[in-house]
Amino acid sequence: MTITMPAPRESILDAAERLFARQGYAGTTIKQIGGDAGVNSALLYYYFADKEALYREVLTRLISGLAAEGKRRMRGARDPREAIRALVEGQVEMLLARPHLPKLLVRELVDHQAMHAQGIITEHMAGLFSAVCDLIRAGQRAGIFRTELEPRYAAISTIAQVVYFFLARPAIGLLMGQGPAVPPDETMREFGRHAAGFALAALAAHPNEAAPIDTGNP
Amino acid sequence: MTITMPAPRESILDAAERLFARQGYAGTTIKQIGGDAGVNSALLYYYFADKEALYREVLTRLISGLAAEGKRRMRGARDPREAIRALVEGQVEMLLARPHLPKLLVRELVDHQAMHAQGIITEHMAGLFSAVCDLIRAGQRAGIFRTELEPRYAAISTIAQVVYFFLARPAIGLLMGQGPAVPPDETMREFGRHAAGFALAALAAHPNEAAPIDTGNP
DNA sequence: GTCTATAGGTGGATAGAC
DNA sequence: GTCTATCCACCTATAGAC
Repeated sequence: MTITMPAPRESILDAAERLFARQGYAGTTIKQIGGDAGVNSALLYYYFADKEALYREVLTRLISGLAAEGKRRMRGARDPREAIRALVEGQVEMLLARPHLPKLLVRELVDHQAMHAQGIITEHMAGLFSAVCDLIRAGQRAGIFRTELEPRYAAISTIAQVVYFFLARPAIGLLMGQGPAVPPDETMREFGRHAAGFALAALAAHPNEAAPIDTGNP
Repeated sequence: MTITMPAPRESILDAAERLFARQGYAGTTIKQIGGDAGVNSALLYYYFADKEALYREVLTRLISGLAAEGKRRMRGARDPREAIRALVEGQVEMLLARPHLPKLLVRELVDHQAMHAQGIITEHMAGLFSAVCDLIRAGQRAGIFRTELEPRYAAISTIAQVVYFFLARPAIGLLMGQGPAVPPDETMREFGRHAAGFALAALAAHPNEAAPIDTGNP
C-alpha cells in the first residue's frame, strides 16, 4: 500500500493558506510554510516567484468562484425575499466551506495600504455587492421592501451580520456565556437563519408579509 | 517662543498605535515606531519592557473606558427603543473618536491565537455585550420587541452593522460607486442613523403600533 | 524537482557613554 | 533620560549539487 503523495504545489498553497490566515502575512515565515507542507523551504521558490506572489496565489485561489457562487445562489430564488434568505444562509455555507476566507479577507481590508490583492478582491466583491443592491431595489419596486431604506446601506446591514459572526467566532462562545469553545458549524447555520429573518423583518414594507422568523431555538 | 515637546512616552504610544493599526503587530518594527515618534528606537526599552508590553499598553489605553462610555450612552435613554438608537449611533461616535480602534480590535480577534490582549478585550467587551442583551430582553418583556428573536443573536446583528461599515470603510467608496476616496465622517454618521433604524425595524413587535404581533408562521 | 548550504539583510534587544 | 554601537537570532532569497 502506498500513500498518495499530494502535489507539492498544492500542499504549499494549503499550508500557506492556513498559516497566512492564522498569523497574517508578516507573521508567517517561508520556513514555517515549507515545514507545514512537508517540503524544503527552498522549494517554494521553485513554484512561486517570492513570498508575495505565493500570498496572491492563495487569495486568488480562495476568492475566485466565490462571487459567482453567491450570485448563483441568489438566482435560484423566485422573489426578493427568498433571494435574501438564500443569500444570507448561503453566506454561512460558503464561509463554512472556506474556513480561512473570512480571516484572510478581513486582513486584506485592514491592511489595505499593503493591498496585496487589491484588484482581486474589489473586482469580485463589487459585483456581488451590486447584485444585492439590485435585489433590494427590485423588492422596493415590487412594494415588498420599505422604500425609505437606502438600498446600498441596507445591503451592507444585511451582509454584515454573518461576516461579523464568523470573525468573532472564537470570541462568540465567551460572549454568549458558553465558555471558550469555538461554536460548532450548526451554531453558525442557526445564526444564519436568524440573520436572514432579522434582515427580512427590517426590510419588510408590511409586517404580515415578513418571512417567517427562525430564531434557531428548538 | 518654544515649541512644546510632547512627552516621549506618549509620542511612542501614539506612533505605535498608528503603526500597529496600519501594519499589524508582526508587520511593525521597533525602529519604525522610534522613527515615527521622533526618538531613538533604543528608548522604547527604557519605557516599555519589550515590544509586546508596548502593544498591550496601546490596547489598554485605547479600550479602557470604552465599555463604560457605551453603557453610559445607553443609560440616558428612556425606553429600549431609544437605548438601541443611542447605542448604535454612539458606536459611530466612539469609533470616529478612536480611528485606530476597529482595526486593532479586529486584528486581535483574527490573531486570537496570539492573543496579545486576550483579557483586556473580553473583559471590557463581554460587559457591554451583555448590557445590550439585557436591553433587548427588557424590550421583549415590555412587548415592544419581538419575542421570537434570540436576544444574543439580535444583539450581534445590531452591533455588527456599524463595526462592519468601519472595517470596510476604505473599500466602501468603491463598493458604493463613489471612487476610491475614504468616506467622510458625515457618511459614517448617516450610516449610523440607517443602522439604528434597520435594527429597530427588525426588532419591532408591531411597526404600526396597531398591527397585530406577527406570529412568524403564516 | 528537490535538496543543502549560505549569502545578505533586518529584527528585537542590550551595554554603556553622556 | 537619551543616544551610539552592536550582538545574535532569524528571515528572504539564491547558488548549486544531486
